[in-house]
Amino acid sequence: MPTKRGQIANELREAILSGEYQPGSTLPPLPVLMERYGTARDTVRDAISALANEGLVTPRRGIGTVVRETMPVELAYSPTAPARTWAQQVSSQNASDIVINAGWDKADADIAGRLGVSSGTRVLHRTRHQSRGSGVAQIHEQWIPGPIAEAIIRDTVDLSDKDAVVPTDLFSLMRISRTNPAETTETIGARMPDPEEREVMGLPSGVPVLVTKRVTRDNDGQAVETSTMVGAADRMTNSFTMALR
Amino acid sequence: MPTKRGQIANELREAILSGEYQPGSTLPPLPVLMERYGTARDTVRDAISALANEGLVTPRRGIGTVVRETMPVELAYSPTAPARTWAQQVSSQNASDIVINAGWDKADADIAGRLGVSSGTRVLHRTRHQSRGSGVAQIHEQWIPGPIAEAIIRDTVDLSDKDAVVPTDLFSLMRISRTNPAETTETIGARMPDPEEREVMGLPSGVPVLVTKRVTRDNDGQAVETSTMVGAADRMTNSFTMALR
DNA sequence: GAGTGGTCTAGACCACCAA
DNA sequence: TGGTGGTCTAGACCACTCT
Repeated sequence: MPTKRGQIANELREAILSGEYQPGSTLPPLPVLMERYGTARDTVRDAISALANEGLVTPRRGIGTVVRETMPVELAYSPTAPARTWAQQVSSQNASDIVINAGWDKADADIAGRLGVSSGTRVLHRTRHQSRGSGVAQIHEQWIPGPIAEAIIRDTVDLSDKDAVVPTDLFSLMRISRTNPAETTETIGARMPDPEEREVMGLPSGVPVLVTKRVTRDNDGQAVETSTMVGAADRMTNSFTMALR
Repeated sequence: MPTKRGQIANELREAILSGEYQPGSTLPPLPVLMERYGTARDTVRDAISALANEGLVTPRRGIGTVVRETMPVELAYSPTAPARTWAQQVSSQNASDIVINAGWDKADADIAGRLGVSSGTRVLHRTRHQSRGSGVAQIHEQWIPGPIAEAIIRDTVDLSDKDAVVPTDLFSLMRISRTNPAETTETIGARMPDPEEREVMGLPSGVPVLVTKRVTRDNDGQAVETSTMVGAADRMTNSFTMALR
């Protein structure tokens, strides 16, 4: 015997998916649904809350329960051939890639493990907010081993200055300073955002984040860079193309 | 001014993340939390419900509110060099890859677009449940253009029979029947599961699914296969390694 | 001002689990 | 059997948006 909230949620979900309620339009107001199903207010709200957590609707005070737009599937990252920056990839739209923070840091256990150095080793830590359109779509944190970062700063740009103008992508800068990124491994997972991530990216409920952990190595297998990227799953996808055999 | 439920959620979240409540243990029972915060039962439940939707806890009737185990980060898919089957990849554990359904179908608009054929074209449609340990970790749906599938069936195994024993991976079978998969593109996103997916994979609330859409092409750029894979994000990650430059 | 959803209460009964 | 969380009610008041 299903619960009332479950039945209400099922009927509304089916109506949404069948197109009876169009994206951008609103569901009937709570009082109407209470009347229709003969239930208390909280029961209807629980049903709608479930739909919100599935990413189907967004309730808005004073407006109504808005049916969410279908996910705007966008290509976002595709590392074949030369590395491209965020702005280059989403070039057609008004995209931005802002350095929020840059400076020297001590590697914690996770980062040290990825870079193959000991915990507490000096690393350059950069945090960027990558946006397209209005909101932040991805938070990019990057760590570079101290010696490699110092060589880049000596030969090219001061990456430890968050306001420094970086004329091209990091891998190009590395090559100028005699570091040769040769291979990159990305591991992609997903989870629900924490409150801070929801705040920064303006995520509605029911939207997970894609978490990408990357390690880039040179020809000797030495790690030259590692990144953690947290992206809003309603605004981006990751795409990879590779040869078989 | 934060809400009561928000404050309660914040305090409990912090306590969990700081290790005050260990994974596998339970939070204080509702009556205790009601007393501690001086609130009604539903207010505490709303707070806990939020934590559940973040993937931090799983309330269990008769047991308590269990702190979830930290995500068992596992490598799951890494297409470099020869294609490997699910079972080969997760070989060390008790993994399985069961064909739930196989048969001829008409391509809908999405699939037709991916395969570069017209809507309604005859395609072979296979659905698999890929598991490791107890639960289903990934649902794999695959579509193969009619002529290619027929060639495979003629030369090797009857893929339209869901109980047929497939001795090796699909790409090897293709090569035997003069189809040459050369390049594959995977696009990865994430969303919350629908009720059916939650049912099949036994997903607790707060766990998103990784959605991978793949198109494999031959040397002429002709699509020879397309797949949609829906995987439980608390049980798997996708990993890619590729050369730079 | 009228209508929307958001929060909170106090109390009831149900379903599940362990001892 | 006693304790756990799950569902539901009826009513109250608040915060926001539109006209």
